[in-house]
Amino acid sequence: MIFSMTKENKKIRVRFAPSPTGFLTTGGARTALFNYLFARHHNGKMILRIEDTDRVRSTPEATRMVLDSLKWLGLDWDEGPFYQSRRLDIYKKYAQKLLDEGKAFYEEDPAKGKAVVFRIKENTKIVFKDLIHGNISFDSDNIGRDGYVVLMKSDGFPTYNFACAIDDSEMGITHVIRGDDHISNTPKQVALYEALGKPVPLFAHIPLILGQDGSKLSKRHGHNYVMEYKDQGFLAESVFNFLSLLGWAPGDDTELMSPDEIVRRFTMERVSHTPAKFDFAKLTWMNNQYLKKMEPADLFALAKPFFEKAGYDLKSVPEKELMKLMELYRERAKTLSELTEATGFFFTPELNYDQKSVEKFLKKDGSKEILSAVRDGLKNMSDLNQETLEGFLRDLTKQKNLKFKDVAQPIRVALTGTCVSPGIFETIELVGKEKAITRIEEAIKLISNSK
RNA sequence: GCCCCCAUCGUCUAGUGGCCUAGGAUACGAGAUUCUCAGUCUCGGGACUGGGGUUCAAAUCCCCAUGGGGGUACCA
Repeated sequence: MIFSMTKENKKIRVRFAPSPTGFLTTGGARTALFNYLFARHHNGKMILRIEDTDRVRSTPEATRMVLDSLKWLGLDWDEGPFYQSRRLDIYKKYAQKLLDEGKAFYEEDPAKGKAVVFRIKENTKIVFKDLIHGNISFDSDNIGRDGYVVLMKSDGFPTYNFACAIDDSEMGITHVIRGDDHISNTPKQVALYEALGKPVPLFAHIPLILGQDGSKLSKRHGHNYVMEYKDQGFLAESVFNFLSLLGWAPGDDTELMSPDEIVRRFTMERVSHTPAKFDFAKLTWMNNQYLKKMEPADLFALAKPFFEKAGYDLKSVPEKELMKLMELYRERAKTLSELTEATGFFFTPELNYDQKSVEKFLKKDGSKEILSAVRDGLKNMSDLNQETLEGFLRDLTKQKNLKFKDVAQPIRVALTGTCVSPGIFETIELVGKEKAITRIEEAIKLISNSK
């Protein structure tokens, strides 16, 4: 069995090898995640290798962004990052070796220059072991271009397949975990290992993540980059959790798991064979699950940058009120952005009225009288607590022979500018006596002016 | 075209020959709670791509077809 073999002997070594040509994508992150989970579960090592052999498309900025994304997700590595662009000597050495042994030769292209190409043995089967798919075999006649593959490009840089095979071998990689789209590259690499007399690693080709429409996830699907999740106010933990469930399941019905628990339960044999579509709605749900379990102080720490970006004045607000605010909103918000948006009324001096709510609740007959009564009532209250507030508002409702809703909604709009907020008593308490009275007066003015 | 991979509710998945009149989650619909929203709770509709085998028995094994995806570069 595959696993009895890996358990007892040498330490497991895996690698994540992104090419720095842009942001880290969802698919890339998931590949990194599975490498990470596999390494940590087996107490192995994770190596980070930057495959920057495309001189035109690779950039240092992209490298930095990829590293930032990995760190944000909590995917740390043990060795590296190694850069292929700094390992040219190694590739050259092996290319020369193959040249010397007659397994490779130069090919001159009038337009491009001189490249080193490798000839694949004809008429053989190349079989490799894949932890997810079992044995996969290719007929050597179907590999490469007319039976050969380019090793060194005419610009002196190695091709992906060559650099990849050399590095995986040099770095002692035991398990190559990567996307399904690399299956057809694998026989080329295996042929290289064999020509070089190197041991062939085990492979695990994980199914791709597809967009909602079933095609390969790309820019046009939106929300495809890890940093976008961060910017939209998703928590690293929920993205970690959600991504791990794309193509893997623990076997029982558990879905909400901490990174530690996922590491503990992750095994390659439970990775699915089927490509998964990215379900944004479920990520959103999951994010709320994490949000509502957070301690107010922790939540605030994460929300702070969002608040600052929105221009909220945080210094003038007492700690205690901020915590109360977090407590009231954590289960209502699906993302930190939503949290920011929903709490704006609390920080902004000038209320931003939602016109529909104003029309529906403030400009309604009787609203003015209700608000006046509430204002007066608040003025007479020395201590603003929920019990007295409730008693007062319930009495008022009865007096005016109304439904509670008719009282609560105008107040809500007056205080928050919208018809959506936490419970009305809590909202009044949160806003505070002085500010509540001011805002109610402003609302009354607004009603009067419009008539 | 050729090569390779894959195939269970809209979506993520459980299921490794009998526990399946197929389970969970999400999304959706209905109801309950209620001052709005969110949440929570209850209920509901919703899937084994098709056809052949193998077997006493198939979502599960085999074959074919179909469908989807990936690859077919001096990109990675």
